[in-house]
Amino acid sequence: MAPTGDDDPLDGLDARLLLLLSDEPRLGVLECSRRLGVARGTVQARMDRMVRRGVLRGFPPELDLAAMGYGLTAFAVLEIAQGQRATVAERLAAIDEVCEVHATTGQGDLFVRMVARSNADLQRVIDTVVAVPAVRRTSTSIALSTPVPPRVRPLLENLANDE
Amino acid sequence: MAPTGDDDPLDGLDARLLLLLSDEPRLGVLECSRRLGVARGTVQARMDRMVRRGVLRGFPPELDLAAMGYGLTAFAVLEIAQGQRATVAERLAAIDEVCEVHATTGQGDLFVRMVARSNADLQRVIDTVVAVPAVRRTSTSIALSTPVPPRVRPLLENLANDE
DNA sequence: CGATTACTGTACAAACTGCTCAACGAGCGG
DNA sequence: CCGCTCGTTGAGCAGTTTGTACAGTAATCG
Repeated sequence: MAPTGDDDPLDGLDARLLLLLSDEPRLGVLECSRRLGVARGTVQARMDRMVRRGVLRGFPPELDLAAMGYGLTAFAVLEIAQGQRATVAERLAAIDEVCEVHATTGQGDLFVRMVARSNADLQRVIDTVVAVPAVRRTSTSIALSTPVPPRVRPLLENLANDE
Repeated sequence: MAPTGDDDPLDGLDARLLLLLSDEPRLGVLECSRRLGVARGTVQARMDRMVRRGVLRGFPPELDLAAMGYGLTAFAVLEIAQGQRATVAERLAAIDEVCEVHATTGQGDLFVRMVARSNADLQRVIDTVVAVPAVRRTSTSIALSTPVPPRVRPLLENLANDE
């Protein structure tokens, strides 16, 4: 068979494998090979390659924060004093309830996602966040629902079909 | 031993197990039991229970979108015409590059995360998003960096230590 | 054409999994 | 105070999977 071009990080088989693993993550290599109709060694080789290329980072446990008691999610846009972004980011990273921080273009310099157990708890978390030095202005909003939960599936399906 | 209270969804052992699995997701049940110093059956029971309670959803593959060619991430805040939020959310869900949508409080009604392969591609994606009917006003910003990548670890560590 | 690369099929030892069983200890209710 | 129930332990067993290796085939590239 033709050597899979290294220019293309993922081919159709890779995508189908990832889709399969997305749906049933506990599947072993052998079972995957059976379902995909390829040899076991091939599946192993593909997975190794994807790990090597950094596409496949691993199989972390997926937790439901709500079921863990952290039922509230909030977003905050922070405006930071000039040149203090890195420092602020570091401070934010030290707050347990801060689950994600992005530096963005536009007026808001930092975008923060955080969780909390209750309204009172959320208040506390927000206070902690805005109390970080060099934070100029903040705008917070609470997530009411999540029509589209984090997903990658459509992208994979594209790859699986196109190639 | 005392029956583990069902009021507390996670106890210290659960948290330590989840931490272990976060660090080395490929670990089998047997290896986990060895590292935690408990019997294999216990680990199995804990995992079953967490799955039953919905805390542990599974072990999906973690993909690096950047390594897959989708190097750009952007956020959009959409203002929606009255009563059209559900409809818009549905439309957004149909766009492959839309990886996450939240309904939020505040002026922005919907919060969207999307990815793209290049600036041109991003332009196309954004155009697609804002072209959705009933979308009044949009404000988009690009993620420049991610000081704190999505994480749950600190929360787990709290549980592991406190209990 | 020869070299390289990828996939297949096979094989074997080592390890793991799912499952069961008996036993122990700690709370709980009567 | 007793008996029950539940979580945990340690053991065992059959079946399956994993890691690894090797040989054969096929397709691309120079």
